[in-house]
Amino acid sequence: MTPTRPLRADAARNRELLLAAAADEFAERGLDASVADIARRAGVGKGTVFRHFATKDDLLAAIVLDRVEALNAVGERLLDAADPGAALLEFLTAAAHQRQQRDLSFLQEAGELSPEVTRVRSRMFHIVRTLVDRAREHGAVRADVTGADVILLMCAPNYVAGYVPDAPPDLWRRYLAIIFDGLRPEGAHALPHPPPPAP
Amino acid sequence: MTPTRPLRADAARNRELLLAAAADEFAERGLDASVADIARRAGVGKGTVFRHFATKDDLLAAIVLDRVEALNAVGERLLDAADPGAALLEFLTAAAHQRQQRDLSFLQEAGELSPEVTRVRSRMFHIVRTLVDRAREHGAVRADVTGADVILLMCAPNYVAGYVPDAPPDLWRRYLAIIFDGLRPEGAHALPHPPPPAP
Amino acid sequence: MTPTRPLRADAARNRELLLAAAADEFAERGLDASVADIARRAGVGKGTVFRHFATKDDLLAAIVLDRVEALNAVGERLLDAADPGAALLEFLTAAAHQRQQRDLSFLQEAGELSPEVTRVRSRMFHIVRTLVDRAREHGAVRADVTGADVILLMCAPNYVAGYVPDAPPDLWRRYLAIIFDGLRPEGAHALPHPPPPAP
Amino acid sequence: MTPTRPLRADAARNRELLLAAAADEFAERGLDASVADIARRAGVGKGTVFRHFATKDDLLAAIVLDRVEALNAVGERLLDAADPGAALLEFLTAAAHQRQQRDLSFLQEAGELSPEVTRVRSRMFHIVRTLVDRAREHGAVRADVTGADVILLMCAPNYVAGYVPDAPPDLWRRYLAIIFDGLRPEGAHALPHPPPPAP
DNA sequence: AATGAATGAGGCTTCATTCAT
DNA sequence: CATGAATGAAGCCTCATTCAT
Repeated sequence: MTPTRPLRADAARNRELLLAAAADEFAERGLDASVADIARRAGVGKGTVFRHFATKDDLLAAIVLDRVEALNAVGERLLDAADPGAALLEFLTAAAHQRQQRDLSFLQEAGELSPEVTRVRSRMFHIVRTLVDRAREHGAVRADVTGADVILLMCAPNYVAGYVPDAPPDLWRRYLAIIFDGLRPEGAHALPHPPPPAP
Repeated sequence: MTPTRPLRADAARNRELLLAAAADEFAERGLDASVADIARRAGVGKGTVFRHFATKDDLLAAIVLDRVEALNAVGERLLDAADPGAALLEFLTAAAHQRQQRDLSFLQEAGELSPEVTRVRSRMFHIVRTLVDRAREHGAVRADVTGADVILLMCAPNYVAGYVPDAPPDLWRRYLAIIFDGLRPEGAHALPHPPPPAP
Repeated sequence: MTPTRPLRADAARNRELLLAAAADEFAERGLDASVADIARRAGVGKGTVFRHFATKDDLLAAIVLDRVEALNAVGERLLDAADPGAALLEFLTAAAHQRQQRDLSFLQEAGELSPEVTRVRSRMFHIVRTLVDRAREHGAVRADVTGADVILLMCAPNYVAGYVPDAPPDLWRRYLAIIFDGLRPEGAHALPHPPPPAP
Repeated sequence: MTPTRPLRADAARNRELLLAAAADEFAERGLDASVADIARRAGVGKGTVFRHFATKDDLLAAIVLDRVEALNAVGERLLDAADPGAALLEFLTAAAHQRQQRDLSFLQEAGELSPEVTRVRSRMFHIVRTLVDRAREHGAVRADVTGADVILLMCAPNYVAGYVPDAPPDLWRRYLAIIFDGLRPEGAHALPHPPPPAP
């Protein structure tokens, strides 16, 4: 957006170190990991964190932005896949694969983060809706399920697996499979509540 | 349980006010809602919180204990229901009905809380396993799903619904229905990951 | 002073219980023993403490008053003893025998406590001065030592013994003996500093 | 000792300011002077205290360490003095000169503070015992007095002088002289209680 | 008169953020 | 630019004191 001149090489490197360290720290300690710990993990001074990200929330926003953009890249590629059902499952798998569990608050705290995040998030929502619509048309997803439903359910596999103390890293695949089976037309029972509006 | 004499009328009332206020506050703000806010919401002084619950963690433990015990009462009643599939669904409905959104970490952080919590939680796990086993025997639940799976999935409907900004209070029913459909034998696809050990 | 009607029998009993419990608690825990602990030790409710003593400081003052009055009774009896040197030593022994160590702040925080305490304390100072004067006249105490000196040195034996972790209860006698030897005329060296004014 | 790089100039200055302010505050208010007051007295923010000393106790330990080490330096120098009696008196004078009145609990609460404090304190005890032994051999100190006795009596002059409201700063010299006279062989009376064990 | 529940000021400590070096 | 020292708001908890029961 702002035409920022490219960062000096070492500064760019520090930025990446910080994003990685912060992502790890948030994943391990939850959203209130301390900036000091993040700085230490990145091997830089505390002040450097604030040179790159004016605020702890900005740092979080940057992480979320990265993640959502990466996910969108996957999604774009799947938009015109031959098998829409498989495409949706692949997208959800990719999403869960960025297993950032609890700190993946990129759905919830909407609007709190940066405008950029809001933008890419909207894009992601649009992608999911499209993938779901196509899958539904192909009979791969039950008729009464909407894109909004899938957006909401998207994080559940990680959330669920997060409760297991020393979970194997791929446990979420099990719960994604169960939930995805719940989205299929076979054996579907009528849903007792109307869907929420599109986010 | 402990032979404490019954609380004075006003003290008992404050205790309930506090439990309710704390549950609300935890639900809204997450686990690090401040004791001051809880006290304010309950309309009592900060010190009163500590008279009733020596520690913030004790307060959390008391909430969890209440909830789990209430849930266990429901579960006990359902253990020998005529229709085991319906019984399991009813139990999960009751569990979600205590709409303790995402922060109700009564499954996680096991052992951190009081021994009583550990006890009632174990009891709850046992109940769920029994309900699942009976439902599976009746063909109401797919063969490859375990009690541990259901225990983990139990909170997902609330978690998922919690992401909707001003969600209708019963939205969770929709996601419970979808997830429960995923647990049924009809249209089940093989699961890509083995189940976790029983908690 | 105030013509307080005599306390009811049980109230009087509680008052004594409280004074004893408080003295013990102060002796063990220092000046910031908690009122709650004192009440518990006395076997009464916390409110009862404040019915008898409007303030924690008032409670302390009452203890000090008791102690100083008891000490004064001893002192009065010794004022015209046949052997003034022995009389002074006996007084100091009695004083140290009320070994309340650190909490015996009846010298220091003067004026903070009640007017009654100030009064009996003055009386005590007068007694000590008299005992010292007589002892000096008899050659039992060196010429350059004043009553004020002895008043100040009076608490030192307990203070000193208080540093020994599990001191035998009479250890202070050893240090009183050493200090008293320092007050004797034999082997006295000139003092490098003038005495302080009488308190 | 620990190979910490030297502090930045301003940080080092603040550290000294804090040590001085804390020593003063502890001396005036006793051991529970508040960290906030210490910070205010040092002219720094509350947080700065904790940057330098992780804990209030660490701050206390640092003060004690400084004092005891300084004292040990004096003591070492006196260990082989020509006149052992004068050497002991000089050591006690130096000790009292660090007029850290009654609250300087550097003798008491042993082991609570850091291992370093324990170490230098042990060293100090050893020094005192050596000085006393040599003085006793030279006939400068009575036969029945031990090093442990002197260690205990060491703080008494300050303690005693501390009771005088606006004491002249050197008043402790008077009481050190009196107590030291009590340690001399001339005019010594038999002690009524055995000495405590060496600390 | 006794009890113990309620209160809120104040204590220690953490941490995001600012700023001098 | 990077560093880490300084800051102060906020959090949890304790405790003297007041007050309803």
